[in-house]
Parts: sequence; C-alpha cells; structure tokens
Amino acid sequence: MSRTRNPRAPLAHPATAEIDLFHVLHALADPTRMTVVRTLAAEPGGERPCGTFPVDVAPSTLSHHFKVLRESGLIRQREEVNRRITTLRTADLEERFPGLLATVLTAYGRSVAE
Amino acid sequence: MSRTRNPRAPLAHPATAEIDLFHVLHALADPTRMTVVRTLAAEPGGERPCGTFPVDVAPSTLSHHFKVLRESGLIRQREEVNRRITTLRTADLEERFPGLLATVLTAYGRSVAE
DNA sequence: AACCATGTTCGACGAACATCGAAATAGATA
DNA sequence: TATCTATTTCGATGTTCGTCGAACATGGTT
Repeated sequence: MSRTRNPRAPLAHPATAEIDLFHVLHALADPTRMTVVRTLAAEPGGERPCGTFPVDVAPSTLSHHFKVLRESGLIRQREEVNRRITTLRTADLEERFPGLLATVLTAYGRSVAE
Repeated sequence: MSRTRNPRAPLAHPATAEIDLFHVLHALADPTRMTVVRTLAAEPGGERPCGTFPVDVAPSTLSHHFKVLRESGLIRQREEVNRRITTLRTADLEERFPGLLATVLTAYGRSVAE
C-alpha cells in the first residue's frame, strides 16, 4: 500500500436548489474568478477548456479557482478526451437567483469602464 | 508619551464613483453583514444605531463588520450624541451599480424562504 | 466625582484563503 | 515505450478573515 490518492474525483456540482448565495457572492468576489465567469458569459453558450482563460496565475491556482466556482454552482465542468470543459450555469443561476448573474456582470463591466 | 491610539477616527467613506465591486461582493458574502444590510433595507430610509441590529456577535465583532460595510461603500455612518447612526447607501449604490443591491437582497430573500 | 451606556481600538487566536512548485494522472502522439 | 499536453492533487507558505475579551473613549446620569 503506497498511494492513497483520489485522482480525478467525480466532479460534484450542487443541484440548482442547493446553490448558496453566500458561496456565489464569495466566488464572485475575486478578480481571477470574475474573469473566468465573464469570459464564459461573453460568448453565448460558451464552453472552453481550462487552459484557455485569460488569467495570470499558475495552473494549480487556476484549478483551485475552478473548484471554488464549481462548488458554488457558478460553473459546470465535464470530462472530455484530454480536457475538462467548463460552462457557465446560466439557466440554473437564473432559476435560483433571477437576474443576479446579469446584474453582477453588468456591474463589473461598469467598474472596468471606470 | 505613553499612548499612541487613534480613537474616533473621522469615519471615511468611499465616494460613489470609488465603490469597488469586489469589496461590495465580499462585504455581502457574510451572513452577519447581510443581516445588517437587509435590516436597513427593510425599513425605507431606515436609520438605526449600531446596537439595534438583530445579530448574534460580540460588540467588537459587530464593529468590525460595520467597518467592512462602511469601507465597501454599502453603509454610511454618522456620529450623533452618544450613538453612531447607520444608513444604507441605497442611492449611491444604485448610481454606481444599478439594480445590484435589490437583486442581491431579493436573492437572499429567496434563499431564506428555502 | 463616580457610574453607566454605547461603541471603538487593540491584540490575539484559529480557520480559511490565494498562491506556488512538485508530483501525479490520463490520454494522445512520436 | 517514451514523451508531450492538460489538468489535478498535495504540501507548504504567507495573508486575510471572523471572532473574542480587555481596555479605552465619550457623553449622559446619578
């Protein structure tokens, strides 16, 4: 018995009804994670692999942020060939907290525009 | 020279244009602070002294939360006789991030109602 | 002058967080 | 099979956070 790792955990996502507002707000209160969310929201129906986000952190750090986003219910990730594809849970968020995501993204757009 | 304290600092508030979205989201991502905001929002034009909020933390802890809320731009505090009166910066928030506060408060109402 | 009420600052604590580098996993390719 | 690519997990580090109790500041009351 040498290794007791848990590689490739089964990617748990909260159900729509279980999405917690405080977790969502906390997840959005970070520039790197906001960039991820905003990038996904920019292209409707957008999916993209982890490596393609315009963020400036180490891969392991980004992986951590994906976990936070996933567990908060903001994004969904599915396994694919050699990639992990990320999508925004737009509809689920809209069902759980109507208007929240759009309003926050608009607010972010404002603050970027000075 | 014995004491180098700074009692009763002059209560700095960010200008409306300087309100930072990440600070706001972070401030709202805490149950105690959310309770403060929600309590103020519940009564239109509501003002109330610090001691009258339905929260369950030590006075010093609450004071800390007020500081976070004040510095994020969510609340305004003014000195009065022996009290410090707190108000929600509803109009300023609306100007800076339209719809954000209302949407978040509605979302919170939802999550409380299960 | 003592006391009380209100709310703050200070200093400490453990928990959570953002970050990284190294090692590991899994599949595709050479 | 060895290697490359994509991404995660692990372990460590330094920082921020939420919390508290103790002490302090201010002003009204006794």
